[in-house]
Amino acid sequence: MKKIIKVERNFYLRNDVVQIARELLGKVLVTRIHGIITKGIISETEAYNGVVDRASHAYGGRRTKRTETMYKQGGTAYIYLCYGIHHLFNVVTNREGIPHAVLVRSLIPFEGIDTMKKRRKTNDVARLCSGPGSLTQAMGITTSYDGTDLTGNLIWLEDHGIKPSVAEISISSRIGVDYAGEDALLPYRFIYHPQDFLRGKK
DNA sequence: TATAAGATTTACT
DNA sequence: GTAAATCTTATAT
Repeated sequence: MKKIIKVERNFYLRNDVVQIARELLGKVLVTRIHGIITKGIISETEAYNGVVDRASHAYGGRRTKRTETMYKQGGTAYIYLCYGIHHLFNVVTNREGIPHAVLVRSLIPFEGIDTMKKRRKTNDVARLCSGPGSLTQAMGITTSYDGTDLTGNLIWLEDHGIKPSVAEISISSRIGVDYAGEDALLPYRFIYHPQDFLRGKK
């Protein structure tokens, strides 16, 4: 029986956002929305490297009402609306004043799957959390949770002792950031393909 | 005030 | 594979 440990502040406060993005794979994202718990294993992340990253909202130190959350201390949720429809969930990292963040792009549904199905209005488990906009819907995350403390009791991360092996991780460039020029080519995207999960799907 | 673009999803051809 | 949906945010008048 593996021990479940809540991810604590020190994990988020470190200064290498790309390293943190890699380490988030296999961690379990938990939400308690209106008292209902849902959990998902993080299977895809992207790092956004603050002021020097053209793909980041905070590029060049840009500071607006929307990006303000990214300047908070590590362990804060940065949630914003994309394309007017989709709520995207990010984990803020580093110290207060440094706008680093990791976008969570997909999850493997883990607990509260019936709730996810209702929220997503589908029974297709493979698609419940298959993109950054759909996973927030499945988890009940909306922009009203922007700025939520990830060491609190609404949204948090757990370490279930899942340690992806090198063979289970793919690295590539980020998605949907063509406007970022050369920065769009950076290897900041991490994908976790669990071997036993794939076998289970035959 | 007005306009353009977006860290996407879904349905349709 | 292509395109529409859809609306907030940021930037330019």
